[in-house]
Amino acid sequence: MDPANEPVVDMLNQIADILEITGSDRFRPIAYRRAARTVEALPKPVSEYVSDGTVSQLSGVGEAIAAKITEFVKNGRLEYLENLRRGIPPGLLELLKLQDVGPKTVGKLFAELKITSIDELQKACIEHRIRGLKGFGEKTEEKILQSIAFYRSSSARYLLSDADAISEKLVSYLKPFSSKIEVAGSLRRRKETVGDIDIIVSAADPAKVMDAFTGFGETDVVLSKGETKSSVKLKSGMQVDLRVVDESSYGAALLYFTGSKDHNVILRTLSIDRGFKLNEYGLYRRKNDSVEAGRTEEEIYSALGMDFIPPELREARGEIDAATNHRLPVLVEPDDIRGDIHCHTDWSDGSNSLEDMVSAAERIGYSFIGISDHSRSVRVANGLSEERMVSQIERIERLNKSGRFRTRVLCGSEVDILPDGHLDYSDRLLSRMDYVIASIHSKFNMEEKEMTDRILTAFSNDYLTVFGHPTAREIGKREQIAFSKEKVFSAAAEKSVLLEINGSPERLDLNDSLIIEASKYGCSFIASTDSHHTSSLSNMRYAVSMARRGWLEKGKVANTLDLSHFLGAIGARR
DNA sequence: GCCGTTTTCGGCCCGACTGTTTTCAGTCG
Repeated sequence: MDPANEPVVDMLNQIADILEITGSDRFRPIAYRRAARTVEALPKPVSEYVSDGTVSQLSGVGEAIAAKITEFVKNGRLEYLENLRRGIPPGLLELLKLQDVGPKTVGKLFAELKITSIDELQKACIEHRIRGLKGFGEKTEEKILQSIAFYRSSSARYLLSDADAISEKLVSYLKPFSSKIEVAGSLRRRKETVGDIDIIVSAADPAKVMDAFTGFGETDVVLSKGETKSSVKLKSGMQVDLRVVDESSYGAALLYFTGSKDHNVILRTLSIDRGFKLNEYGLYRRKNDSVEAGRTEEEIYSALGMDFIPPELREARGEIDAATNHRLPVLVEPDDIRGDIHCHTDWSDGSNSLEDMVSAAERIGYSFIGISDHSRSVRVANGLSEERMVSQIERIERLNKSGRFRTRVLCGSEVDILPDGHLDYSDRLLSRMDYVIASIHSKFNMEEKEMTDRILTAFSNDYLTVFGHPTAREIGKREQIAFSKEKVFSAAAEKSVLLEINGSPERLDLNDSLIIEASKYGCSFIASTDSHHTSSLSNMRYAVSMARRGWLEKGKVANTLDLSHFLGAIGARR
C-alpha cells in the first residue's frame, strides 16, 4: 500500500467496525470495507484522485464515500467518523483485536452487559456472566479468556527467519503423511514478519495427517480440529493452520491460502467478470459449475488470461494488471547472486577469521566476497584503527596473490557516518579500498532535516559505494531513522550510491515498500547479509526475498554481476 | 453505501469450524 493511503484505509475500516458494532444496516459496513480495499490497492496517493476529481470513479466508491474521503484528505479529519466515535465508548474498538471476538460479539456484550474494555470483559468471564447471554456458553467464556491472555502475552508477529525455522521442521515432520505439502500464507509471500503459519497438504489418508499434526511435539493447544482444517498454537506462541485438500484442488487451495487477501479479492472479482467463480477448490464456469482449473496455480492464472504471479508480488500492488498485460518483472533469483560484500570477521565483531569467511563463500560458489569490518569509532564492535585497517588491506592483497581461494576477496569497510555526516576514515585510507559501505550506528534520534543533511554530506564523499542498512531499523526493537526519502533516494540515484538490501533477519533494510519507493527515483541496489558468522552468509535468501517483494529484476541488483562487471560498477564513482 | 448488457431494486466473496443450537450465527482467512 502507498503509505500515504494508510490513514484513509484505517478511517474507512473504522467506520465499518463501528457500524457493525452498533448494528445498523448490515451491508453498509461491507461497502466501507470494499472501498477501503480499493484505496489500499491504489498505485498512488488517493489525494491525487481527489485533486483531479476521479475519486468517485474508483470501484466501490460512490458519492457518499467519495465525499468522506475528500473531507478527510483535505482536513485530516472526518466529522462523520468523529460523531460515530462519540457514540460508543472508546474501549470497544480494542475489544475487536481479541481473537474470535468480532463486531457482533462486541455489540452484544455492550448492549447487554455494558462491557466496554478488555478488563471488564475478563471480569465478566470470570464471574460467569457471559454464559447467561443467548448464544453464549461455557466454552465461549473460556475461549475469550484465552484470547485475552494471548493478546496480552504475545508480540503477535514473528521474524521471517523464526517462522522459516518452525515451518521447515513441521513440513519435514508431516512429509511422510503427505503426497504434496507446501507452506502458504504470508510466509510464502516472504513478508518481513509473519503472524501465523499456513500449511497446505494433499494426502491419501487425510485423518492421519490431521492426527500427526495435532500430535506434533511442540504443540501447546489444539485450537480446532476438523476433517479438512485444523489449527494449533505451538509452545513458542506461534499459531499454525493446516489444510488438507484433494490433489485436484491443490493449486486452488495454495493460491487461496497464500493470499494476500487483497490479491484474492481482486482475483475473485476478476473471475466473476470473466464468467468464472474462484474459491479454494478451483476455478469453475459460472454457467454449469464445471471445473476449469484447480490442480496447479499456473493453470488457474493461465485460465484467467494471466502470467504466473510469484507469491512475493501478491500484495495488490498492480501485479494483476501486470500479469494480464504480460509485463511482470523477471524477479531476481537466489542463484543470480555472485557475491556478498557486507561481512565481518574477528578483526572487529565477527566470530570467524577472514580466511574462514572466504572459505565459506567459496563453498557457496561465490566469485567474490567483500570484507567490511567496522571502522574506528564503533568501539563496542572493536572497530579497526587506521593502522589495523591498513594491515587488513595488505593481508587481503597477499591472500588474493597466494591463489589459495578461487573466490576473489574484495577489501572494504563498513565505515560509520559520523553525526556531522563525515566518514570515519580519511579519504587517503578510503582510496585504498575496493569499496566503502557507509552506515549509521549512532545518534539515531536526529530530526528529519538534520539526519537528511547528515546522509547527504556522507553521499558527497566520492569513495562511498553503498549506503548500508539505510533506515537503521531493527524489527520490533528500533524505529527507522527519520530522513527525507525524496532527497536521499534522488541523491543516491544521481550519485550512483547503491542502496543496501540488508538480509539480516532483524533488519531487512531496505524493506520491500522502500525498495519500491527508491526504484521510482531510479536507484540501484545491492543484496547483502551483514554476516558476523560463516553460517549467516545463508541469510542472503532474506535479502533476495525483500528484493523480489520490491519488484526488482536482476539488472537492478549490483551483486548479480560477474566479478569484472561488478568491479566496474562499484568503481564507477571514482 | 454501491452497483448493474440478465437487475435502477435487491443483491453484496465464500467456505470451514465452533459453539450453541435443533437450523444457525459469528468469526476467520
